[in-house]
Amino acid sequence: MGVDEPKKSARVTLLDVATAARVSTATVSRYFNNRDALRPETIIQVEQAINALGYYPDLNARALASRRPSTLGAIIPTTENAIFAEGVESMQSWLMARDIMLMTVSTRYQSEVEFEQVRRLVAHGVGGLMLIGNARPEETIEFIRTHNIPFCTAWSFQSESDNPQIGFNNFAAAYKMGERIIQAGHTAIGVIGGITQHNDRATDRIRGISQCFSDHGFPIPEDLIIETPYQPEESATALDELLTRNPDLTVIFCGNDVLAAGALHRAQDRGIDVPRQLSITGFDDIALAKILQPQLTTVHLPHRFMGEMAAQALYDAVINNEPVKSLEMPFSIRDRGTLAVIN
Amino acid sequence: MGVDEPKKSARVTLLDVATAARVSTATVSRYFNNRDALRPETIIQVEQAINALGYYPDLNARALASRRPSTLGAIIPTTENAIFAEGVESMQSWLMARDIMLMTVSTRYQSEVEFEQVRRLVAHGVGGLMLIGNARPEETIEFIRTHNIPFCTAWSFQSESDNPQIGFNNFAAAYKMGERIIQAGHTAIGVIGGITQHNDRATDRIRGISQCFSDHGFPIPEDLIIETPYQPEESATALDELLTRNPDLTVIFCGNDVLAAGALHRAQDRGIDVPRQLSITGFDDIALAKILQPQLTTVHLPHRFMGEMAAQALYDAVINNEPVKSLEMPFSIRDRGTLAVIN
DNA sequence: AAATTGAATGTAAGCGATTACAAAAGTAGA
DNA sequence: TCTACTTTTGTAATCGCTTACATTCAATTT
Repeated sequence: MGVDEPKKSARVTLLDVATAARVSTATVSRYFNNRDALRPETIIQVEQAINALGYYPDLNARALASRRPSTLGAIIPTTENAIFAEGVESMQSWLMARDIMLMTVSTRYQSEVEFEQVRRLVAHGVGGLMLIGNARPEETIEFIRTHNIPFCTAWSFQSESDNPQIGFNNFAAAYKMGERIIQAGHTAIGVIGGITQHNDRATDRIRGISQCFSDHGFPIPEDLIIETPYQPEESATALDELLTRNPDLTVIFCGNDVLAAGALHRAQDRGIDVPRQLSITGFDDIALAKILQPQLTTVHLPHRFMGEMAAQALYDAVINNEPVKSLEMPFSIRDRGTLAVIN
Repeated sequence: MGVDEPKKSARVTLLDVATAARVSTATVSRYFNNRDALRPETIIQVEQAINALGYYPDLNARALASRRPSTLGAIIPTTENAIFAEGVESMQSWLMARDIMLMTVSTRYQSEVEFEQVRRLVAHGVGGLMLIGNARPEETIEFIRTHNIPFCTAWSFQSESDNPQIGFNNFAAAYKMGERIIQAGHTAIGVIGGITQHNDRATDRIRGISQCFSDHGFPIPEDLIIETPYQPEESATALDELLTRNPDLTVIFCGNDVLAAGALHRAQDRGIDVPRQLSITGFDDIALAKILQPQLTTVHLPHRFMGEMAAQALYDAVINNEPVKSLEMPFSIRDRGTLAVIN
């Protein structure tokens, strides 16, 4: 064996490239960060060395030296719900194309762990942070602000919040769905919503539908509004409960599609014809909504697009030092098969 | 204003802590990595300084200096399918507890981008890598091996592969489902599978069911096996096609639950009673399977557990320098409402 | 031809940690 | 009290990169 064989798997460094290309490390660095400053011949030399050695930069070292982060963080409630999974997936691919990596963690709806996750992500050097919704202890945002980390909240847009937000107005969307329901002739409504504690989206949706029905002269009795975890089984149980409390309900407004699916499933199990005997509406328009039979009437939201916008906002903030600008996303009602017109 | 106020938001560093605690940086570093080597009083001093300054370590700098990675990477086909989303979510939380961050990216089933993503993750310094399945160009694994990065593949376990694998035997699972179907009295079967190109799981599932039916004397005609993307609409179309080719089919084996949902939906749309007139089986047992009406008979797989095992295997490999050991996971059939017994 | 200028490159000091190795401080034993 | 260890702490090099500043060199200007 030769004496000076390269070490087993020692990383190829900038210095190795520089040596091979007979230039300084600064020059190689410029090749990546400021190519215009280099003579064409130099560029070629460096390029050859890079290819010959199979070099690729150590992005963490780069971030350390340049004080420019190479990662962003996102904290979502769960990947189980496709809306967030898809959202971060599009963030991720948008960012990837720009050479930054997204670190995603989920709280599993345990809001008390969010702060800890923020700390961790910050320790891991994320240059920006996306959180879901605006409901959280002040200290969290304070911490982020103190550390001067650009952030935005998403999937919620509340005029009363002063967070930078890339989201939609859950209240208004629910209100709008309420109008549809009323237009269709319903007045006896039951509501199955998500747990509102620490969840502004769940809260706003319930507020929206309630307000709407009040405004139209059909205030919803408190006991016809049930909060449950976002699980189909829970929703099924809630439906039973609702129907016990008032067997004459003609429509169930659900806080999201998963709840709607659970309610639909239970209704069908009980031999209730949906929508003929009972209408059910969803929220989010996840893929599931079109798989159900009948297909779900629900609120459509541009989840992927929202993810992209959030990525972009954060990117601009981190890389171009712009302030994060809020963005209100549109929503629309998808009229499908679970809301019947009655009279 | 004071003269030497701390800079606006300059990071609090080890040195700051050391200065405040009147010790050297080495000592503070030991506080984190080798606390036993410190006198109790020293520990207290350092602790106080840390709390006073709100210090937390820069994990990237640590990884750089210690040559010990603080991140792992996972590349999955898509987060849209809950099986992967849940899998990486459990990986992530398992690792988080051990101070390692998981970087997840998805290929969106464009297998040709996987290699590029591997490069990127490696550049970002991941200490280990999880990939889905074994079907990929050799150069990918070669690249990973060259760079001496521990890795494993998951969601697939093939005795013929020499990758470290944390997965299950798709062939055997499909075969087993085939036996169930035959036991139930079916012989006229149609198959809707995923695209097999670059997908060993889709391939093995189709091979499994085919082999099973051959072994039992009912070889499946080629034209009754259709490959489609994992989309409900595609599957719906495939069902139509299958029924055109042979109106007497009594059962449809689907390559996953999403395909099964699409087929079920279409069957119901056509007024076919499932399972009375047509049985349908799924694969994966995602949450959807229990929401459908009737509930799906499918192959149950421990996705979350598998994710955890993968995380653990990688962790041991990266941190404890052990080789990654393969692990074959169990599967089972969940008999629910879409497979009827006929005679 | 000397002086001026601008472009291309190099030198070396960081970025925020870890960790050999060296030095200092305790602890015992004689 | 002195020596010989054992603990505890400090010094400084290092990880792989970026970048301010210095230097070199060639093209212009005078």
